[in-house]
Amino acid sequence: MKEYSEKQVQIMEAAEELFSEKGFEGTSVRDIAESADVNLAMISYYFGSKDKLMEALFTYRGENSLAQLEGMLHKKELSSLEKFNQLIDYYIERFQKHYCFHRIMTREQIATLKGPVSDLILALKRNNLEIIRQLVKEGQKRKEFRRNVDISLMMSTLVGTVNHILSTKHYYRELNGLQSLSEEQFDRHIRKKLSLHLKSLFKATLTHE
Amino acid sequence: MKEYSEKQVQIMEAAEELFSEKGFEGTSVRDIAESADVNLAMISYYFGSKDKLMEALFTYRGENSLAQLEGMLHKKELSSLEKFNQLIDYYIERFQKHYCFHRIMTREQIATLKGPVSDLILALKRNNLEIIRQLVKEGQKRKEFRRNVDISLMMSTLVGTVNHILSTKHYYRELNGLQSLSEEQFDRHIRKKLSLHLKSLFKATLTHE
DNA sequence: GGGTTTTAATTAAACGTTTGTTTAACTTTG
DNA sequence: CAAAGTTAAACAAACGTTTAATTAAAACCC
Repeated sequence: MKEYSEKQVQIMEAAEELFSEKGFEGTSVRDIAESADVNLAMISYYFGSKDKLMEALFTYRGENSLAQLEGMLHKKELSSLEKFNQLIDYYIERFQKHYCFHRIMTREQIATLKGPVSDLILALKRNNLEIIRQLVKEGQKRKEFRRNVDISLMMSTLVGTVNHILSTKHYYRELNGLQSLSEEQFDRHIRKKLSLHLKSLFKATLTHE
Repeated sequence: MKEYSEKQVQIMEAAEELFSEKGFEGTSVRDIAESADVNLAMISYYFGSKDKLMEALFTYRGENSLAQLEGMLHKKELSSLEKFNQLIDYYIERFQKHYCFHRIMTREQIATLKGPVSDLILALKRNNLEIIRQLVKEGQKRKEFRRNVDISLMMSTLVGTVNHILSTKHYYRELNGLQSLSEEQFDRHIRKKLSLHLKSLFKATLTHE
């Protein structure tokens, strides 16, 4: 677990917000320096380069997400469907909590595999896939879930729906006439709606009819 | 319907490929000129600016997608579920056919609403939503579909899954050990898998159990 | 613990490239 | 010969990064 100084975090979080809105290439190091209220040269001083700053951001945010998830899924008293429902809420909440970072990840995934950031994303995906795989297998062993389930596609629907709707939520808002809601109200609204939607969606496809 | 000369199309399609891989900001007009095999100044000459080239690309690709779709959905002899299945295949095939452009759209949606490109995307989304809305309503009137269906979320799952899996297909390929397949084989494979997956997903949620 | 030295942090300025766009001269086309 | 197309060169601005000088903090020694 790498440690970052207060100032480093300050820079990373300023960069995070700018990257999420204008993209990595669309953000200049001068933008970041100004937004983080540090001297331009500090970014090279602390991180070496703009690319390495991006990498640092990914290791900074990429940590500690797994332990939490795995702990959640090992509570024996829950049914597999209940666990899956928890997984859904976990994804939604995590995206909303680290909204900027997940927008960056969503955008960055589109370029083809290459560079350290892609490697980190791939590793995260592998872990997520394995966790879902185990959960589905458990549900199948308990006869809660049906047998013919494509886990990779299932995960794509979960992640794809959450990513799409949350990273482009301004469109959803516009299309559904929800401009009058405050940002917090809207986030609560969409979290609730999305949660229910995905739970009923996966209940219908995972369990026996 | 705006017309573009051969040379203009040549430039737009070169730009399309580069934008899709490296992003709009990550691509220089010199990259585009070289890739399109034209002189640098021709881009300003024909389009005015890099931004306007992007806009032109969106109007160029944004056209004529709707007529086709609407014609498809007005064939009375098909059941609503069959129409929905056609809609699914239509989305998948259209994404694959204009792979580069849809990757650009997927990436560009992440920045918040602003500028002419956002307006075009919003208009496209509005149209798509309306078409699905009518289709679902028809299915409900025919008692094929259940009544409590959130169309906006439904569309998010359809579009979100297709966008996610196709715009990041290199990850899917890696995660599922399909590197040995050729690009064409892999595209066929994923089209088939994705089609079946979405059809069973939506059948389970749209129709009565 | 006060004085000294070494290390770390911070700064403004400058570096050489690359950026998007324009110019002005030239060639092709109708 | 006028209009459209094409070119290499030039433009200023912005880019990521480095430099060298200065200040702040930490470590050291007697």
